[in-house]
Amino acid sequence: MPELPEVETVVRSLEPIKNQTIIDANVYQYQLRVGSKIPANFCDDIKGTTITNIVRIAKYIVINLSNQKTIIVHLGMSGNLLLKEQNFTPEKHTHVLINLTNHTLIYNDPRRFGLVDLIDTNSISDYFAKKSMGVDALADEFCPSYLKTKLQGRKTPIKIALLNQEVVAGLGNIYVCEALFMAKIHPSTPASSLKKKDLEKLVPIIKQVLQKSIQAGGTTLKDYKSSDGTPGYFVQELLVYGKENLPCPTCKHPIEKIILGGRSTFFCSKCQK
DNA sequence: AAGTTCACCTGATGGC
DNA sequence: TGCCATCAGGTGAACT
Repeated sequence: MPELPEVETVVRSLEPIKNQTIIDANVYQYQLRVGSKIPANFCDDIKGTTITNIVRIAKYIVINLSNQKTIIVHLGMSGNLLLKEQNFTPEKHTHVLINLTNHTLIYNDPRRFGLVDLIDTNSISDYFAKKSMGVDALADEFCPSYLKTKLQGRKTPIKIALLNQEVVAGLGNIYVCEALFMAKIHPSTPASSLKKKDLEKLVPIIKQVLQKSIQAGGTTLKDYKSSDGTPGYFVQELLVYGKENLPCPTCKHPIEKIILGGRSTFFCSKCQK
């Protein structure tokens, strides 16, 4: 579900719970993503603490607590963090419920591809270093020369390389399709064969499409919503994602769909060479 | 070892 | 109405 713009939107929408105290918490389903369980002491360890800050790291939501612990949330494909009225009754896929001073924060995730973790705040950098993620797609360090280096020697299609979080962090299927279309780059192009000129075009376009989506509150295809329940309106601005057989917005040639790395890939074979 | 494929899980949708 | 196949904003393990 959520790529960088959706996660960023959620983080911003959680502003109201900053400085609120955690009254208590409940976990209804410890087993989420394979190989990742919510720590058994999660509820005990966060009870009575105050939320000091909430930030986004790549597609992760990072919630700092006053006791030097930090909650990590990844939304997977179908996860939501939602702010509800107090005494909210958990729903079928509510896995975590946190009662705060003035709200109840819940984590819903039907497919359970997401992740909720609790770590020591001073180990955050280690935690993410282990994932060997690339720089954030919106960071200044994400520049054409950085991308050039990262694509060095990669014969895999550029579409797949950009989905790889070790190359650049934050992109997902929607925005890679959109950015490659806007940059007129064929998704199957071997990553290392892109020229300096291509990358100088592509990088700003990636940032631009992400920023524009954040302004629209992200893209809601199905499950995604902000923590106040509102959907993302960038879906209305999508140019190629999900547009198979519809006319290309530039040349009217039908948009095609191919599978790359097991993911649907939408593009215009006339515009993207 | 880079490049693929597949599994994880639930729900929605469409064809028959 | 029901049953089956297919597909979905992600990730990482297990293949070649």
